[in-house]
Amino acid sequence: MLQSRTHNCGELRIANAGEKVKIVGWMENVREVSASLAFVVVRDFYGTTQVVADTEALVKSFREINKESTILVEGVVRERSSKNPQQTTGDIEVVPEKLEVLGRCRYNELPFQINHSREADEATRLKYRYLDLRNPEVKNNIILRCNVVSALRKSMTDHGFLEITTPILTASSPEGARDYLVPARNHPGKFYALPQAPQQFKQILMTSGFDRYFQIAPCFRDEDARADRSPGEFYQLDMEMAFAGQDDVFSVLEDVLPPIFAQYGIYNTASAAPFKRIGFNESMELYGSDKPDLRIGLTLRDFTEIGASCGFGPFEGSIVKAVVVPEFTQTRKFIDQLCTDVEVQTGEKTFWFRLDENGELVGGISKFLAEKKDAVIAALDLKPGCFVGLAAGKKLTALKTAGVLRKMLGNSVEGLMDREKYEFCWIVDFPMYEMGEESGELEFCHNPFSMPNGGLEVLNKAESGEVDPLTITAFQYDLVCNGVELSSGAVRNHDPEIMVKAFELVGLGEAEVMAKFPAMYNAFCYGAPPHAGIAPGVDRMVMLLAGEDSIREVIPFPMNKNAQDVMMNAPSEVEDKQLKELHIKLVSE
RNA sequence: GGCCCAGUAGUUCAGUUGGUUAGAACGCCAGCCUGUCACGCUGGAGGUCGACGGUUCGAGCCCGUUCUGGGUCGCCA
Repeated sequence: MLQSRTHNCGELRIANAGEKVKIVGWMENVREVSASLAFVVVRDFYGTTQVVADTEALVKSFREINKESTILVEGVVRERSSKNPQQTTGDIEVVPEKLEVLGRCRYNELPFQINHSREADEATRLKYRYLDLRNPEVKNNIILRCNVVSALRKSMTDHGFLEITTPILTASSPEGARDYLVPARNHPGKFYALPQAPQQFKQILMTSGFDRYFQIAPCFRDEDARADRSPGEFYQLDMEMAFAGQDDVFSVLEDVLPPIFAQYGIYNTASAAPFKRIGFNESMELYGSDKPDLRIGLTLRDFTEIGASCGFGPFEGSIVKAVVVPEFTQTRKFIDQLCTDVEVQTGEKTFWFRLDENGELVGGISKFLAEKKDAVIAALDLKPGCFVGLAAGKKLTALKTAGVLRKMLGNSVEGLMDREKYEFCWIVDFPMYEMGEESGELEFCHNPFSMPNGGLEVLNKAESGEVDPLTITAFQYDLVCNGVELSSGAVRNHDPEIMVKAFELVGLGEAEVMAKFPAMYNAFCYGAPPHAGIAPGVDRMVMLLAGEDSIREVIPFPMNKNAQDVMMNAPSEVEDKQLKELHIKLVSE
């Protein structure tokens, strides 16, 4: 039977030469140099070690073992006669005295080559995730995730926060995302729901007197996936503070995150406290996004006045926003690709023209602007060599489209961004209400439980018509880093009176508050502390730190886009008996 | 649910204007090779071109439908 290894595959050095050792691991590769000389690479979690087979019999033994089998090699460490300085174990090799196969790999051909698994088809990678994870490049992201989570825990604990777990089986919440439901066996017709976030529990903890709470919390939302959004489940660094406001929350995260980003990220600088604060409206005007990448040195310009009257059809009656890139040298092909890419992402057309080196308006829609050349140059402050990208539509559409244009230009044109850093910012002063596009009535913009800026007074004024409710802002904030929305948070509305008033403005009242959030509302009626919190997404943070574009690269066992686990075959059908116990009858379509 | 892109050997891809027996690299198998480390050299096996239908003398290529995967919009308080 196997006795423990004496060393792992990453630790043997020249100083170990002469020692008798026992190593175990996966047989990664065999390089046969002759019938009586071969080099075998053994890999474990820690690294790789070279084993040398220098007799015909040994070469034959290794030959009979399929790659990726697990083996045990007992032997003597020897200095290599030709060293490899690129490997930490490159000075030595193990000369085997005993070889044992511990776990045979039955297949001589794998679904993909381990060290190239990242190039393989994603569906195949996910199906054989256990092989994919053998690839050090894949595995290292998971290790990074462990280290980051561990560092976050330590820092939060050091800041006086208690980690408290909250229920996974809980009640369905009527608003927000679609719930995952779990049928209750002992309560026919009733369901538990998996929490979309521990939101209500953490606020209730505040009313119970816990001063500083956090949790690496699993959250479940039955919504469609994106490259940066895992379907089904994800993790948040969920936190809440009692007797605290926006600045208190900001200063905790400004203290916790930058050192962790600088230590574990691919870039080793992160913005220092305090992070830049940008109002929601200002962010939309300047960057065309509520999650701006501040590393990109471009801001949007307004071009409505000239655009709307220049005779170019798509601009008539529209708001027009411009992105100006100085000293632009890209080709026409690049510009066409850019416009196509923006349209794919936004569904909106984009337009362009240039001011060439001779000071002439050329390309794109320039002929519509020729008559107003001087006004165009003045309005956009153009210099020869400038490229101007344009987006038009209703105000929000024009801003968002121009925002995508800005981001793509920043990412693809050399010299427009200082990429090698983490640039945080807070987006603050989100509107409390918005006009529903379908209903045409006033609705909550984000969650209804943020504290309105101005409290009861401003809500009363809105009710009496003194204040336009659309101008009321909430103590609601987002944390953004390099164009990625890491987190949403808020100062909560802990006052039942203000809460009811906030609901009354959208045509609801105490009955609805109590019906939708009974536990939290009742708890607030017994003396609640003012409190505030936030919940940065762990997966998103690790993605940024690892420099990955797909969230699946930082999740150990990710689901595919359609919320299926193709390795475990989930979701799957269940036995009739199980359904019967749960009082469920399947209806065929 | 809408839109965009992709699907050819185990893997990653190429495949010209529709025209003979569909190619390459890596991997796999066999042989050679005594210091490799992305070992090298020689040879070999391996294909329902996602599926179905259509156009055509002839389809990997053109058209239609459909399936699968990814991206995106909707959605994600």
